[in-house]
Amino acid sequence: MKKQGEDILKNSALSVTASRKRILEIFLAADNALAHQDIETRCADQYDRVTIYRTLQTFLEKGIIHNIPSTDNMVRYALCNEACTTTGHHHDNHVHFRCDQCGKTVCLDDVIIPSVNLPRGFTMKAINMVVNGICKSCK
Amino acid sequence: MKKQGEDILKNSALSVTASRKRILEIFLAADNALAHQDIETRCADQYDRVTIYRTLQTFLEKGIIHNIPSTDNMVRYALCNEACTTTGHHHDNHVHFRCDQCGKTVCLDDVIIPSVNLPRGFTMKAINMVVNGICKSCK
DNA sequence: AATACTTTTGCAACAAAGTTGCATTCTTAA
DNA sequence: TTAAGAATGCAACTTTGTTGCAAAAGTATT
Repeated sequence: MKKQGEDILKNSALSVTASRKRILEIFLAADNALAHQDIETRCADQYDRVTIYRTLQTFLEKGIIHNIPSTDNMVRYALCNEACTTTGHHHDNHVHFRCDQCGKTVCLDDVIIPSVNLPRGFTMKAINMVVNGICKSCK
Repeated sequence: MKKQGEDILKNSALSVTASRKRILEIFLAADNALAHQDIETRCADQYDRVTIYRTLQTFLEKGIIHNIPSTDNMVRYALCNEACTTTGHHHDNHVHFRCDQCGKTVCLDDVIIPSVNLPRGFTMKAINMVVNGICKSCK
């Protein structure tokens, strides 16, 4: 169990460092998507702000995490699931949910984004869907 | 034609000021969604940065514009269509498209966001869909 | 058209967020 | 164990966003 973070790093051909392991642990322990700030408050005493920026960037590029768009200038990140990381392809075809009450953003892994028909001439590469409302816990 | 901006302001019970008219003109002239920065580069010499922030905030609250989430920490804004502004309700039920080539974000007014079934316990208040890909002009 | 009242604006100062270069430290692979 | 390469921390900086307050502009009324 403790090695989970290390495995993820090795699978992505990344060197295993303390900060990377720590940030992965934070994600593994979280039940919701995290903004840069959330991570900083959890480990700013241990690691530099710049390191966190760079680590998140690296994880994104390697497909370890994916980012969730927002209208509040707080991009959030969440771990990709197995299928996503192992194949190298992103399977961000699930819906994200932001609770207006508790503010948490979660992946609804079982809710697949429905397909849409774009106007002639448009080509789709990726799609993102974020639903706002009240979550199960706050109801 | 020149009065279009003024009409929008009066319909929303806002006082008609030079900066508001100018920012509306910028939106009316744009064929894509604009970030704060885009507006600033177009009129920072005339109006203060703070004024632009506050004006966008006001327009949002009055439903004159709506915002479009992003993963690049650049929230973009676009004019709401008639139905949206006149009723007071937001009808942000259309899909947004971001072109990976030219970087422009546009409203696909005719593409309605399909409905999704949320897990038990979740209540939907709003929904947002952003598609990335290649737009008509860049194809 | 002038007045009084309210709203908006610009300025200044600040806080927070994000970036870059470089020297040091840590990882990895031989 | 060591050499080469990668990651980190630090410092300095740029950009972005916020707040309070005085000045200016807009609105409504007479």
